[in-house]
Amino acid sequence: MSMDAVFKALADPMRRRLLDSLHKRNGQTLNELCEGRDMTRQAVTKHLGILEGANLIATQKRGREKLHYLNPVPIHNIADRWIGKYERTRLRALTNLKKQLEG
Amino acid sequence: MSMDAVFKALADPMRRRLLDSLHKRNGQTLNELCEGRDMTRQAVTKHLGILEGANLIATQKRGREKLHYLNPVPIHNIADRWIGKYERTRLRALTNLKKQLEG
DNA sequence: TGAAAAGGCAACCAAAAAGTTGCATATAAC
DNA sequence: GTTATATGCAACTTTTTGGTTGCCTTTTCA
Repeated sequence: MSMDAVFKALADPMRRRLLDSLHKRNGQTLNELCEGRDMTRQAVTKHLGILEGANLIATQKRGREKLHYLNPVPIHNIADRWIGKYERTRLRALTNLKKQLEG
Repeated sequence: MSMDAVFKALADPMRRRLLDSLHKRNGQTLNELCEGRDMTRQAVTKHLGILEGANLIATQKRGREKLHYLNPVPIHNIADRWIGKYERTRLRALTNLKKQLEG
């Protein structure tokens, strides 16, 4: 699974808002996810496609509706494999930074 | 501080590699950061400018050289304020996801 | 059965991003 | 002082991205 796709997907504020919306209420349809957004349905579809491509959401058809479910695994992986590296050395890096900028 | 600028800055693989390089060895000059990258110095400068704009690195001039230091705070903030939200409900979300996709 | 609702698909457009070339400036080294 | 090194700045090109319009298919419901 490509970490790059996840980072790219998270780069757009609208896509993060869509994730937030699913975080509040999971399993929303496309139309529900479009409500209140200043954007056409087709544009939202594209964003959801990118999120799905990054495996951040999974979809399921129910009749003529399409349901969207949040998949937190890629976010967890980024936190674990990438951010963790910076977290572990955070205090040391901060100390170095201050030292260099002062000295 | 804009979280959006941080997400956007992290979206590019070259910029993440630059951060990784500083994580390995902090305080590198521009020329050092250019070594081994298939890209002009000017392109690297632009990437570093974006990272600095997102407050992910801090710079300092030493004579004719420019030193670059990693600032882990924005990454920490994202982990804390944004990712944390998804981490906390991760198991529940996963359970829901499996249930829906199976049912 | 026929209209309305939910969504898919593709072409097109504009703006932003990524990268280049070319030249200028400042510092160091000889 | 002159040359080499390290970096800055700006115009330009190309690619990617975000968004729209227009039309088609499928499902529901009166």
